Amino acid sequence: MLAPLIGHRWDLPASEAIALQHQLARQLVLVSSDVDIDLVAGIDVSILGSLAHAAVVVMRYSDLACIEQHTAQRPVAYPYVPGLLTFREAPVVLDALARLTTFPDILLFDGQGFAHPRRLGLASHLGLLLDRPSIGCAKSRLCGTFDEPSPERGSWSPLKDQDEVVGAVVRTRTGVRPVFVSAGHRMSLEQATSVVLGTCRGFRLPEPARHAHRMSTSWVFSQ
DNA sequence: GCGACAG
DNA sequence: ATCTTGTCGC
Repeated sequence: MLAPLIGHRWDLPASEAIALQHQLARQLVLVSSDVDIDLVAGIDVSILGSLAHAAVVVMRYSDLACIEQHTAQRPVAYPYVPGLLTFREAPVVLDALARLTTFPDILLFDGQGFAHPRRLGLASHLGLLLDRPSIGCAKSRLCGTFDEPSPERGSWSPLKDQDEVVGAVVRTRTGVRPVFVSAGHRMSLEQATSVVLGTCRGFRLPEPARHAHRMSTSWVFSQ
């Protein structure tokens, strides 16, 4: 149901991976379509030893009811290198997404989208390969500078890198550390921020991402 | 040369 | 991400 239109290997040497990111980033579409949002999928990955575990949870945007959820496992074959996280997590994430029986309107990833040194974080890279609207919602900064947003829920400040706004630092809960939102693909920063705030229910992370995270880690605990 | 650095 | 208990604060 949800598989990449175009594929490429994930075991590229760093120099080739970086060149590919530069090339793919040119194809990003950073505007949203007018289609109503019905289903939002949250995706997260946990790693135990040498085994990666991905979880995807599809929720209805209107009431955040859980529509379906899936998991996938596979050995990790790529090291963690800041800026190349996609090459470590994409294989297992694609396995989990391939199991979906519904077609989510938006993919919400735990990580950066456009707010990346080469403008192609996990959310942008996979949104592009899958040709689906996507959002990056990270718990910490990878690149860019920002002013601390006000402490109230809903406040935000621009995340700038090299004189360009690459994302938004968003306070999803009053008095709690902000999250780093950025457009993935076929998405504007404004709608990305709107969807993140619109799917938060009293916690720092949006519900789809929070549930996917709970699923992937609860598995690790049971091993 | 010295820090910074999604998960 | 993961290793890991209690503890400070609202």
